[in-house]
Amino acid sequence: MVDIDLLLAWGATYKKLDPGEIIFKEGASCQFYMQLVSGSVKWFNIDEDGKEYIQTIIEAGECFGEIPLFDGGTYAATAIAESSTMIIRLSKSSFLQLIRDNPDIHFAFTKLLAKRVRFKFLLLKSLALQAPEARIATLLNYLKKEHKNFCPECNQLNLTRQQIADMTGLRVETVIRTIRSMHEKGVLTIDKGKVYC
Amino acid sequence: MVDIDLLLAWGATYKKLDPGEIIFKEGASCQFYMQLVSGSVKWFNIDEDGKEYIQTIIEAGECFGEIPLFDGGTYAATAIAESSTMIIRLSKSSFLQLIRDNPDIHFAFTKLLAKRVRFKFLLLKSLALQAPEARIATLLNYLKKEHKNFCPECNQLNLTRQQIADMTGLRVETVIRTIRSMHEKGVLTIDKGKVYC
DNA sequence: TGCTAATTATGATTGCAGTCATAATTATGC
DNA sequence: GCATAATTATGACTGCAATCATAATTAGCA
Repeated sequence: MVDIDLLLAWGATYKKLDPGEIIFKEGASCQFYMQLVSGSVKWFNIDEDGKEYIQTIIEAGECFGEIPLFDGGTYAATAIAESSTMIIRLSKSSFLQLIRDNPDIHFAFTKLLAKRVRFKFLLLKSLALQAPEARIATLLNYLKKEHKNFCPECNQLNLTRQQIADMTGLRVETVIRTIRSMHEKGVLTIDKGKVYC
Repeated sequence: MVDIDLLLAWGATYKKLDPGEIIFKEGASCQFYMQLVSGSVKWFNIDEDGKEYIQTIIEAGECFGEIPLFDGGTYAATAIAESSTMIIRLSKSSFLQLIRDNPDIHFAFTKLLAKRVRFKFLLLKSLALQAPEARIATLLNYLKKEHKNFCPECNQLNLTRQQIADMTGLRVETVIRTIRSMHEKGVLTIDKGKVYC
């Protein structure tokens, strides 16, 4: 999102995280702008009985946890390092000054938020109206189009069935069965369990 | 959202719409910034077999259809006048210049988008994880907190069971039965079919 | 006020994803 | 290469919301 040298010039610092380490929790107050340098981060909600809904899986170069920076609320979801990851973070006040001083960067964030809303519109429509196969197809088509969670060379999907389930509100078994049936129909390919499309 | 006199000074014009009139369609290109002056607007998606998902019902003073102004895409959902309504609209290019010239207004839109994303996070989590009663409760609590679709004096909900169904991905009958049972439990009140909470 | 349309209500039935249990395959670390 | 863990796979069964049908109530309007 933002050039790393610029962030460093404004006083941003690196932070290394081990797999499974919690970065922030839903409901906590927000102190930093955060951007992923390497690794991957799961941004999700969890309910009383442990069921997860994954809002998105962040890849290198993306920012996350930005909602409270702009609306002043608390974090809308929890973030956890999925693998060994490196993030860069800048204090909230410096970040807000940075975008005040740089209208183009401010506009880039407005655009980012607009794209997030658009994705949520798409997913909500899909969760509310569509049957399992169409829900999965909607998600995978979007991710593919955005080059997210897909190997750019081989078109391999970098998500487990469980993660797809947690992003579509379905159960693992349903996702497994549905993807199998999509493979049999020829809309995607399974090779050694991995999905290609 | 934006002061009407300011919009007029920038060349905005009023437009009157009859009930049922379509304002823009999902997938169409965006030419205007739009703000509701009076009446109400349903912002929704519709699928092949006519099933609707209502993203939100816009009330006087709110803007709508703003996503493509910022990310350059097409409309993410269709907007239709629910009653006799008046909107004010400003050409996209004038709007973008207006926010460039007024960083505070730009920031207000960034905040609006952040709040929209936050609401979508909440609803997606709810649709994916929760059973009908909790889904309805999540929606109603949010609307109440935001003073949306509620009568401010009498706490009457200004939505039909069908509209709640179309915002939660449930069927009317399920919403009717669930709200009845919530009334019997005492979490809300029904009087002559109207919901109070 | 009465008439029609819209909304709310309720019962009976069905289908499909969830649940639970267990096995097979693939990945990972030593 | 082998042992263990993680992920994918598959079958049997259940429950709950969707569906369909129809009735009752409330709202809107001449």
